[in-house]
Amino acid sequence: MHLEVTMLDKHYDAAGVEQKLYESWDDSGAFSIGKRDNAEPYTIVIPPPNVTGSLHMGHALNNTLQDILIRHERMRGRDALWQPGMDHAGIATQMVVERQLAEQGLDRREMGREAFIEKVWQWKAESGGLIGQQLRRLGASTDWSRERFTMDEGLSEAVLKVFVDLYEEGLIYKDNRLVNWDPKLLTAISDLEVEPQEVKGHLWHFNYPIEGEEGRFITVATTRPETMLGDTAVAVHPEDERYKALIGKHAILPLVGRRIVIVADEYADPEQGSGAVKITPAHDFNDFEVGKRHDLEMINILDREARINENAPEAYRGLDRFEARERIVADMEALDLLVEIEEHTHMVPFGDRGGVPIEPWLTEQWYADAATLAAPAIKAVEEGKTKFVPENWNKTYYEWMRNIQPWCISRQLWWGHQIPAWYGPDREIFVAHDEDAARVKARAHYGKDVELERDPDVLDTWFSSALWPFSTLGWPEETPELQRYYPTDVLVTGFDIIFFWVARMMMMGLHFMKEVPFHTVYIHALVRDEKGAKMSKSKGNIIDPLELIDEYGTDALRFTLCAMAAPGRDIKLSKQRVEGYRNFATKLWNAARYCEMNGCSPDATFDPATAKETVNRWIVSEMARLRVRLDEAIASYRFNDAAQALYQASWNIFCDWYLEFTKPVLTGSDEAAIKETRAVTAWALDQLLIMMHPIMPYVTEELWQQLDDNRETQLIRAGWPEYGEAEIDAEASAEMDWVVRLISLIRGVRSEVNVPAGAKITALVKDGGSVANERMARHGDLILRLARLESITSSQEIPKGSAQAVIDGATVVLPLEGVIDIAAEVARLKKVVGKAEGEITGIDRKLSNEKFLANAPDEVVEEQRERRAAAVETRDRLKEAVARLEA
RNA sequence: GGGCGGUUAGCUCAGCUGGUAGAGCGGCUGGUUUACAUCCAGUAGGUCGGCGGUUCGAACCCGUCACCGCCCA
Repeated sequence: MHLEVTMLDKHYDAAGVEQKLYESWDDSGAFSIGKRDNAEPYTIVIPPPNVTGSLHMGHALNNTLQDILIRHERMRGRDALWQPGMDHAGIATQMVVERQLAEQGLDRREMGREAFIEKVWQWKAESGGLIGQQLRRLGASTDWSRERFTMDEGLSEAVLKVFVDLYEEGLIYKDNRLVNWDPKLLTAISDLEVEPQEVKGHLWHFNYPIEGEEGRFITVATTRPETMLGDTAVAVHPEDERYKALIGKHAILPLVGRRIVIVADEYADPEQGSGAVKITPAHDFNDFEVGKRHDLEMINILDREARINENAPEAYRGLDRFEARERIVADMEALDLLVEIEEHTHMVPFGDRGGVPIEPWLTEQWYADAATLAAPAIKAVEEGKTKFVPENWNKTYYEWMRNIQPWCISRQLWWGHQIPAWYGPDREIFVAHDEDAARVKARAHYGKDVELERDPDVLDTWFSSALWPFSTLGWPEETPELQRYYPTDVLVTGFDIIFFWVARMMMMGLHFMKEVPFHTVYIHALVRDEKGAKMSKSKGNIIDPLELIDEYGTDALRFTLCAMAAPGRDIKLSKQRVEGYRNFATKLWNAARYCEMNGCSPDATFDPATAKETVNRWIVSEMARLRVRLDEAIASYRFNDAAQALYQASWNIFCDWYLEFTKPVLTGSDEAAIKETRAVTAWALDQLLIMMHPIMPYVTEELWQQLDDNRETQLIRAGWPEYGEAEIDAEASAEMDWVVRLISLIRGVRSEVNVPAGAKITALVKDGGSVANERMARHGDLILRLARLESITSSQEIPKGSAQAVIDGATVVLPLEGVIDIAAEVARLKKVVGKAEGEITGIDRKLSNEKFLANAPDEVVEEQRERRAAAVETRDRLKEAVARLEA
């Protein structure tokens, strides 16, 4: 039997460890809630991805940030719940399944509603929820045991209760008005699901004959000739002199022959076209309003597929809206009523799912009284009960909420929550939890049992996701989880769904829970491609996060997203950046490998406060500084600052300086110092792993476990450090800072005077005083090593022809007679003198300004004085150095 | 038309309450320093979009103009 010593490999193998680690976390229950009874809860609900979805860069960013927050709070000892789940995504899912059926030659209408819905469930079981697996690859530490789906039993129960309650409160009602109708998907959609797109079209100018006045016309312009079949008026501006005489007269609608009135309405813009505008109240939102003002007839001329219907002259019936357009233009031209065709670019509303132009269409739909629900939601933000980060997003929120329109919540689809409304024979509505309850109500109404028919429509998908923060916790049951985890702490999302989702969660949360659903809404940026274009399938510029994960590892992607998540700006993602952070993971890996090779093993009992060596007290201080900076950054959602703090502390401090500083110690002979340094090195590395873990969970966990087989816990469960200002040793910091500057100074001079990198030279320090001399003595060996010196000694004598530099009033001398070019060295030094003098001049300008002395805070003035003194000292030393060379 | 954001090094971006303009990448020079070439050392490069104002002091605050982007109508 022998001890097997396994050393770390040379490179970190992300692909080889990620899955294993994820499973070990999940299997061991690290993501689960309720492990710490006394702990304060911390809750985030995931923005539920569509069940049809696959992970795109926006998800990657969104979920990385949530995971960072959750892991951070979990390590800080909170009972962290990250509630996962998916959205049934009504239209999107129905489309996917319908497309699949079409490939098999099947049609949902033929198979019937029940069979179709069964198919959808079957599809979900087989191929839905791919994104759940992808979130796992991202490292998302959600509590999967609590996964919910907006269509599952509990959430459907919540939807039923909300609908029934709101109906009974009069906040849900049926109404007959214009809706955005998608003639492809054959359903109403909400205002938010309409995407206006710029289209190059035409503006057709038509003459409408004036009734009883042969040869007199009024000219109207339209982008949609086909709608003229439904015209019931022409509007002109009341102040428009051209038309004043025509107001109240009638025009004869060509092709139809209808007598239509000419009305005065401010909607007509005298500057636009002819100033007269045709009014089609049943097919245009503005015209609808005009129609209501003037009590105009509303003639619906389109069927649900946007074909001309029986309300139009027979010649056009059955024509598609675009065919009808051509026919009408041709017919008007034949009648010599087409005046002009203008090229015209205008906005056309498209359905965001169906992709075809939507039609304003008159139908009966279910509406929620959004204005009433919005009032408390507006107030909650005004009162600061919910805060947007960055703050300016509350303007966007207010703007929309204060102008909110009734929310059309019914959809003519099959996949979704069917509306719990039943109709009696006379269309009397009975809204109830289920058919039995509806029957009871109907019996009470009619005095007998009648045939009831259920409303076939389903609810807008966002209706159920509006309940997400409490429905996922068990509502309407009064569960312990609901008690404990609601309200949630923070919602992390993109600005594109503030209206769709955030606003509606606020409304529903306040209405049903009487408390805001979250205290903070963190709005992150949009991820764009490296040229700044929005990623889209049609542009083909999608960067697949999974491909980046395959190539560089999950941690590299996560760190990149975190580092680029500065508030308020979009992220232009480039592979190069991810590669850079992959290198960072490798760097960390190799630092650990070095520690392992040098016997720096973690020792849980080691107390860093016992460190005596200056260099060790310094790195302890640096870790304390990092902890403070990092926690501040995360607490204020400055993820980029968090990433930067970690990157600098790990690479530019721990690796570049601390590990280099301690090499002479570890290879030296001072056993006590070696022992302490090993312990501190291992401790500092552990701190970095702990603090890095929320952002880079995999490489840190892997190292944590490999560095010590006997850890009591996985890193994911490790405690977060608490040290801070008290652990910062200012003296040690000043001393090591001086050493860093000295070494950098010597390296710079060597390079500038072309001393070969490998050449060992000597250095002298003049006028260093006791401080510099002591520091030199204490750190001589590492200065020699890092500055590549033969020796460094204190000396008042300076050999001729030496290179010189100044640090804190001491002159550093590199005797290089014959090696350096005296003239060049003089020039170099004079340049540095010039810089110092420039600084002095600048400071003098301030210090000689009485107003500055009078107004600036004392510490600012004092700081300027100190800086001046330092600059003067440096300049004087440098001048002496120049004089010596020129002597 | 209304609203929001942006313009800082060659590129991508930091810069939180006004008080010495920073990073990464790229460039250039040099490195077989026993963790790492996915590395190390050094170095160049900026009138912080223009103009005006407030202030002792402005990349930062105010006004205005220009250009770019997004949202709403």
